[in-house]
Amino acid sequence: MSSKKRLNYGFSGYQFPVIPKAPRSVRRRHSHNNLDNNQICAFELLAAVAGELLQESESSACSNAAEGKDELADCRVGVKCEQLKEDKAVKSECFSQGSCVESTYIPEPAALEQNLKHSLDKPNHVENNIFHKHNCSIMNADFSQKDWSCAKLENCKKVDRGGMFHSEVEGRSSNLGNACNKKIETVTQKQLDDDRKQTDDLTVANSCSVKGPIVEHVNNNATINSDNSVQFPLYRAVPKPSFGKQRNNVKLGIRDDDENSFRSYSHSSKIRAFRKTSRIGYRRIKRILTSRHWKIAPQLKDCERSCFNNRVKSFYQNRKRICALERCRVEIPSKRRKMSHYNSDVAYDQQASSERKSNSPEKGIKRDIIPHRGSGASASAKNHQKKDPCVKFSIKSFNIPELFIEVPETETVGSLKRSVMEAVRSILGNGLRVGVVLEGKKVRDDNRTLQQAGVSQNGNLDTLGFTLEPSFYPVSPSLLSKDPPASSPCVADHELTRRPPSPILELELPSASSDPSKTKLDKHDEDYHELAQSPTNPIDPTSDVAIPDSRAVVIIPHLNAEALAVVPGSPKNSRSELSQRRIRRPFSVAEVEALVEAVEQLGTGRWRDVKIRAFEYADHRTYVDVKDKWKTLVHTASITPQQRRGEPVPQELLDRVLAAHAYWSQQHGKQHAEALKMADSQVQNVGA
DNA sequence: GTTAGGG
DNA sequence: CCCTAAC
Repeated sequence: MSSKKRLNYGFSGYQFPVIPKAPRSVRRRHSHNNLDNNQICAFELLAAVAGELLQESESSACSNAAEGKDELADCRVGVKCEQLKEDKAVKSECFSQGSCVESTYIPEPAALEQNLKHSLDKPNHVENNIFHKHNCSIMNADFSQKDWSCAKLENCKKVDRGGMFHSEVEGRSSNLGNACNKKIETVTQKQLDDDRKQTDDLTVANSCSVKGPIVEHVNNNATINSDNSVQFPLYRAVPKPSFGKQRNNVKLGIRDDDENSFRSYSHSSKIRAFRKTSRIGYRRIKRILTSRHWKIAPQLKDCERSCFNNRVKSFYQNRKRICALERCRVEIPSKRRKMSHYNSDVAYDQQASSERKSNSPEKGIKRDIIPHRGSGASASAKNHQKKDPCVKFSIKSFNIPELFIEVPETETVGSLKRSVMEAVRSILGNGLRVGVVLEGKKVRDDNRTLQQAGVSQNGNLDTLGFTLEPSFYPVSPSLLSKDPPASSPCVADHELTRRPPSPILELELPSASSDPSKTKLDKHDEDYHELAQSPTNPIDPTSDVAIPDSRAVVIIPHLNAEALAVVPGSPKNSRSELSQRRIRRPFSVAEVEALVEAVEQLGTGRWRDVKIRAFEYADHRTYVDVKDKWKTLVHTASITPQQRRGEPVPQELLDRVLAAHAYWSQQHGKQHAEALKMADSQVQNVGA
């Protein structure tokens, strides 16, 4: 890895590795991902331990908690400011040596000491924030609820050119120490190399000394904490080469809370490769988020969609590149397990086990409170089985959505700080409201009682979640009035329109507090998403190379809010809530045409290729979908028009379907026959 | 991870 | 669109 190049921001001059297209068998093996693995790993690990301790005043925590209370109160929910104590409780602040320069905030020893003392006193809940400055081009910050009202923005100051990580750790399990320790060592080890190389170029301190302190602190955590969860936020600033093409700044970040790590794909030296294979990378991300790392699958909320819009222009004017990205533009995991992480969002206590705060695992319900990225809210609700009809909730924290920040390298650290500050302000300043999600669905009717909504002490507290939303939703007229653009069948265009799956849209989703057009809203969400995905999206104003600088602010639209909201899932509600069936997305004629064309050329049995060819950027189409669609197409073509349903497919296409189907069936038949022949002859040879 | 096929 | 066996 030529970290030197990276550090020099020599995007334009560097020959990025190109991943050649290889036969699938080869491609599969070839994992360019692997190339990044080490680095990514390093980021993960680093992120896992590197964080910034927020200086949280008790009043801050209190006021925040109070806010939550108020919000909830509106929902007629009796809320206890239980979090207060927790918030007040222990916070240990740790700083790496290397991060003590300039932008680093250092707590007063006395305070620190006190915090540590608290930690010891209250082993169940310890929050450790470690601020660690390192030189990767990532800024990661977290603003939990309590951070918001007060000096949260303070954190922004602690950003240097290299970037910032902030992590909030709520200790719980005894494993933390080991796991983290391991990771830290790994990461620091790896990071060290890079860092050292970078040192020359950086005005800010080295991170070489990170290792010791962090490890040490983590160990402390392990010792102290009886309960922990790690929250990795999503704030990143990426230095932008002043002369490089904007488009080369490909940044993708994945937080892997499952392993307390952070993944980043923002290595500039990999940019080309990544872009070339952005699709794959993206898919990988999706996989990561939806499979092994499902725990922290993106929690995209309504609020995240629009948080940034309002301030976009101002950012622009600042000539800063501030991009607000959805943490991940990822399709919502649909599999059961993918939703299981919801379980960890809201902790509740069906057993009414008194004041126990150390959510001990029960019935397989994860007690870990792992706040989700984005503006997701983690809430814990305590359900007391008394006859007291009150439902008690305790919201652990809210996160702000991920921000993507880009600033020219020539910017000063100070301006970067301001940029970050701006970004955060833009999110927080627009007003927020709280959304309630129950059983995976937004509860939009504020007039329903909790009882009516099914929120009761005996019921679905485990499926209750909260989200933060903008207090208003600017509605994009263009979207509302527009039909979803059909996925373009123009295969050829894909080459031209190929771009990283990070559509830039300044669009907002409408939202209604009542529930008049839920269907429509959802549809809209879909459309929105589709727009985002469509390579031929006509709306995308800033998608391509031509106008790189127009991307000063990027807002990545969100996915279906319902699916993304922080929704706790009940293990009991096996399917209904935990894994909502994917929304139906009938294939348009154009899509069918693209499919037919692809199949005509590639044949059946290569659905992955067909998918990529025909639906490169239609993320909602999987190759399984494509295959299934072909299946139904073949069926449709073989039945009478009267029996067909849905949008009529031109007979011409159906004819082609049949023709292609017949042709490829024949081919496969031939293949099979040949295989048999071969086998046969071989058998004969052997026999002879 | 893909493919194929039943549900 | 889901699920899953088989590869």
